[in-house]
Amino acid sequence: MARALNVVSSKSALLILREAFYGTSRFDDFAQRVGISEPVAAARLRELVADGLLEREPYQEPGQRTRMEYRLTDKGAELLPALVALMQWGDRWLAPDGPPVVLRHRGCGERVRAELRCSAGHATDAADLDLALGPGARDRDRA
Amino acid sequence: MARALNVVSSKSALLILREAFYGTSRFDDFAQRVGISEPVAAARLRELVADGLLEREPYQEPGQRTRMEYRLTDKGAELLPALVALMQWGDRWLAPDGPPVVLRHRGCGERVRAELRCSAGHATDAADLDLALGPGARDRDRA
DNA sequence: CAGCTAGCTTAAGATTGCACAAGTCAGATA
DNA sequence: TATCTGACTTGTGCAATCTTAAGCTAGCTG
Repeated sequence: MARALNVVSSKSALLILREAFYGTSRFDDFAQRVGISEPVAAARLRELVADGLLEREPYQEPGQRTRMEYRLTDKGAELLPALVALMQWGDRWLAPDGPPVVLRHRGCGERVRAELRCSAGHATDAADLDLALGPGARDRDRA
Repeated sequence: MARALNVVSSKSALLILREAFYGTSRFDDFAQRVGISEPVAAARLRELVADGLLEREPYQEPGQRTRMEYRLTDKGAELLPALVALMQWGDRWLAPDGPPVVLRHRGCGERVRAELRCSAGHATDAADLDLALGPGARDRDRA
């Protein structure tokens, strides 16, 4: 997780990813919707592309000059559960007026939530969790 | 979500919460295991207590002097899905040796994962999501 | 009562992140 | 040819975050 945080360390990186999920793909839109200055948007987008979370591709609409488009890669798209979990927590504890954005399952129309579940399908919370060291544990973790 | 990020904005705040989930409760342990200096540990712990994610309580073991204990509140504990989702992503994309820590469901012993699911129980991914504005949306969101 | 330990605080300096203002450059439009 | 726009870069300066080093206090131990 420490490594994950090195990639998405700064607040603006996560906000940019959120916008990417919302469908934003152009430079100026990122800067404006996230509410950050252009230099910061440029720097974050460059980092996210370098880390493989976004792809930068030129595209062209008919009669328009070539533009740049930022699209989520698979690696970026798999952060969605983490972002949804964060939003959900923010909605629960920090949004007195209710959630600003609601996610629904296309087709069935029900609300979508992030949740913990074991492979057997049991919903799980903090009290039901056991921790064990995995194969990637370093020696200092074994204390 | 922006508000959520204001609370857990800094990397060290999330790392401290992770340690709290792992069971750490004492000042020096936080500083050492998170790998941050004491002044930063003090500052972050103070902020997390002020934001209501941790509780600071004196406790006493027999024959010992009074110590301070930091425990997760409900508000803090509900960040668990977000942290698990982040860990999972880090394990998947950034941990060549496999996950350093594995979560299992107490009792059934199966691996625990964070996932998106709609109220009807359907597993969901980015392609199946619809976004809608909720009651807390501000005017600028309605563009 | 001297020393040790847990849990801090203070001080000084480096690094990072950000905003604001301005400039650059390429290609479509007039 | 002159202008406009999208997508940036450069320069400046402030504020937050971090590290290192040192000190401080309450209460247990020798």
